[in-house]
Amino acid sequence: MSYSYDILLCDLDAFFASVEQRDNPKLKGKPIIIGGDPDYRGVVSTCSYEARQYGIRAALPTKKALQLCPKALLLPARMPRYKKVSLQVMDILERFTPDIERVSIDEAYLAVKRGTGLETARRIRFAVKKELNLPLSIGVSVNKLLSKIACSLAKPDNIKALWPHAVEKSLWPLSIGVLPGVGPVTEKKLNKFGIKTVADLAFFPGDALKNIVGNYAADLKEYSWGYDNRKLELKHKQKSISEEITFPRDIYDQEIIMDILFDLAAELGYRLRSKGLRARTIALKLKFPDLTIKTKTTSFPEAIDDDEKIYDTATTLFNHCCSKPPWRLIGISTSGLQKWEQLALFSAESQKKDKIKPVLDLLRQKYGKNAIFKGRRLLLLLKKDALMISSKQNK
DNA sequence: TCTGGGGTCCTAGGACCC
DNA sequence: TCTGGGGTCCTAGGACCC
Repeated sequence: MSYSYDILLCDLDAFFASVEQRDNPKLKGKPIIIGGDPDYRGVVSTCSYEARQYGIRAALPTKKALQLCPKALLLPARMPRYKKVSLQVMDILERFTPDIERVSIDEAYLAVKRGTGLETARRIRFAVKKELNLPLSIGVSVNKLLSKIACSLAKPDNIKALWPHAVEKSLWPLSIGVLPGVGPVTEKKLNKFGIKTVADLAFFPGDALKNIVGNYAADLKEYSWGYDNRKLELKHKQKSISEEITFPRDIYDQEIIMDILFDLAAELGYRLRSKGLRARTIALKLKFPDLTIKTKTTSFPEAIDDDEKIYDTATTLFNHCCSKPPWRLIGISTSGLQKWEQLALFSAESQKKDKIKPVLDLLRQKYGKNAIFKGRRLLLLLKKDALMISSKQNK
């Protein structure tokens, strides 16, 4: 097998926590948690390495995390800040290659010329440290699978290569959970057949494997031998946009649900419009106290982007669900996204509506979503204001 | 006194079309 | 009087990822 590129996985260590510690040196060396309010069902987004020594991990309920380490400092996530820093990091990465797949806010794959991976990794890490003072781990190999695993072995704040010749020594002893697509459910399923390590998987009969994990068997088999032909996805096309909220306490009142739906719809409409997108499909999501989830979906021939239509659709779906209180979470998802194009004639009615939207969107941009995200009544008030503003502007 | 939010992809059945 | 097979879209649910 010959390879044209070296593949790097760059992953910022404990990203949110590292940004906080960098921005406020008093936090350096201390256990800090970025997460939601422990009294309101919050969970840990990220925590510093100091906090990890107490067994704290991402996705752990904040309440539990604070029990594990009562002196840990809990900070709320400052997403706009992290997004900005993330862009600064990506700018640095782009100096080394245009072939970048941005996986998430703190992770990216890079393809560089075969043989230059390790040296490039050193230079990237040096630049990120010098210019942004942030810890970064980089895995270097010939494909996504191996560079990802190399990166996890490099952490924290280091570089590691994992070349194909080392698969037997370095990959095979690891738990199958390191392989992409093997989460808790699949891991447990495979464990039942005695498959615990990657080596177990490598020597398990293929047809029997297919009976356990279906069509995923072939990929898994490849991964277990260190092969991975997944390409880097250089340009990402968003498939869905969603908003959901877990209530601090379960909700019994359908009126409140309706108000929340109104806000979620407004936020989604805003996000769609600000990206120049419209959605053909709307889904309603409900979660109940036992954590079971129910979704109800509908599609339109015409893509939509306005708050009212999203809200009406969501309420209709809700009513067709025949679900009973209490509810733990409610959310709306939009998919079937299309770039917005003004092709058809607009009715007088929709033209009138479209005068309001941009003004509302400007208000939201200026004052943030809290200006609007406070429930239906406030929104309606704002809407009246917006109408007045817009009529003044027209004069 | 546990268990977020924002995503992606896959499966499977039914409708519909050729 | 019989009833294939492929393709696509829609919907519901589930696993997984960061």
